[in-house]
Amino acid sequence: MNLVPLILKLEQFQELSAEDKHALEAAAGETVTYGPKQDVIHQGDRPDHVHLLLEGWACRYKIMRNGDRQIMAYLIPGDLCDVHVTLLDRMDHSFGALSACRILTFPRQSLADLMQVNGRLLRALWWSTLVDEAILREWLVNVASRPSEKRLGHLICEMIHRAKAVGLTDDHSFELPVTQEELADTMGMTPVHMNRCFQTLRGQGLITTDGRRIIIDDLERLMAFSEFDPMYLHQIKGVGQHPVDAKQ
Amino acid sequence: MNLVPLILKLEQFQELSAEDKHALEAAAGETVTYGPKQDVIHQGDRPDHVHLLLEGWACRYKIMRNGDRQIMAYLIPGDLCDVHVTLLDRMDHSFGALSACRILTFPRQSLADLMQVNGRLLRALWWSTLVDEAILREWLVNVASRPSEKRLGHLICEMIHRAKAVGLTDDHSFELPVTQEELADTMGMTPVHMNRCFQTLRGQGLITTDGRRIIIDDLERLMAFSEFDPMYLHQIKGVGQHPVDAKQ
DNA sequence: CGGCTCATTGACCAACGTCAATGCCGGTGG
DNA sequence: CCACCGGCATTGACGTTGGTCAATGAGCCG
Repeated sequence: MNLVPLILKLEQFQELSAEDKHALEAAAGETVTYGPKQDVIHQGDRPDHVHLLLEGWACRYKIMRNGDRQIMAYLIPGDLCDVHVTLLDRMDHSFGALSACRILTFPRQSLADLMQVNGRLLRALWWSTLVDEAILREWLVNVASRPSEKRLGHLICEMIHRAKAVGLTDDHSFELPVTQEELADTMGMTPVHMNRCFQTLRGQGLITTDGRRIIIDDLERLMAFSEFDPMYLHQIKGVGQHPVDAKQ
Repeated sequence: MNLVPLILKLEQFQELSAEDKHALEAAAGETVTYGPKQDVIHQGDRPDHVHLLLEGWACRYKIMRNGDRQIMAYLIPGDLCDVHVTLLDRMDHSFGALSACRILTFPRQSLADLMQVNGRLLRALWWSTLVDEAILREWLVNVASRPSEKRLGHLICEMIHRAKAVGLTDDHSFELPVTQEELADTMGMTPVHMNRCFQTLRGQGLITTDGRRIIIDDLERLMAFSEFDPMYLHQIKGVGQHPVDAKQ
């Protein structure tokens, strides 16, 4: 059981006591493994576990009437996938693994009980859902009002920032374990056009790709091109300031 | 001071004790009035009040680099506009009045203190932000993956449901105090095209308009046309089940 | 080697954006 | 009471972004 990424994340908001951390650990259940493209929970479910992503990438999505899929969030290690279910009646969307994932489950009731008695943790978890909401707002802006190439650029900027904050980047590159089709389903475009966007960013000398790895050739310029301002991520520490980097 | 709409809303989630209600009332500050199109808070602010909308409509929005405005949420009576600021460092977006508004302010610190000691209220407020987040997810789906006429239809369905829940509808119609240009800024399209969408919905016999009033000619059919499923609103009581209606 | 999944390309098409004009309506000053 | 004005809705002609369809590669694996 490895709560470190979650704790690091929550402590961006508020210092947790040793007691808090133990309580979290005590509330945790089993660790489960999911293969790529495997679903974890479905729209309409009332799951009795809350899921914490330990390793790999996952996403929230909805399936539309016509079979289209709309991806609404990417989840990376340290992200809680569905705190919702501690308070809402049932899932209004599904979520599943993008790459192979290790997921830690918390029995819903243990977490709910814990939050009844520990206001600090309750506030910390609320804070993390507020950050998720801020990201969602920016995704709406992105899809609603930026042309397709900037849309892709913006998402890449976001993900390298978030990935860096949990130590998942390697200098100027990171692994984005997502197909162009999935990216297209994320940003409301077709796979064909997604591909054209990649060509443009490559052509502008902004990124290079190597399999699923994205290499940022010029982050400054990519951020300017994509109108990216990391404020909405509410990260206390900027890119490159994370303890994981400091260790090196 | 009128906390009724907020309390009604929170009690959809959890019964509040008389004590809870008094505590909320005690935390409240002044009531302020804003004219149409007037801003309440700006991106980057760290306001020292949390705002509760009592009367009128407001919206969250961001201004883009090129001057475009993206609206990210509509707020109606009973909605808290910015609980965020009790936990996040600063506003990552602005919000302002659409129509004339009456707004009740809570000093940030009083509300924060209240939540430190009252877990039930804390959970109730968290719940309400989770519902906001669910709405935001659906807006993303709407903009990213529905053609423009369904987009408009879907928004109208959402707003009549939400308006009905706070007693703001009149049989099959409601006041939508928003220009076509503002609707366009909401759904990532141009005012011209927004107008064409209205024509289509009218032409299909789905809605009629009378100034800012929207008359739903056939809700069933409008919902089907727009692929609207109210589940994401997490309303406990469906349209028409609200106490305000029951009184009649 | 054959079969899979995913990236890439090109030709063509439709949804939606742009530009610019016109009309409607309520408000206001003379 | 009437002329004028400003904000908004509406229209039409035309341009562009991104969608569609269908084919070709490129890499991976049994």
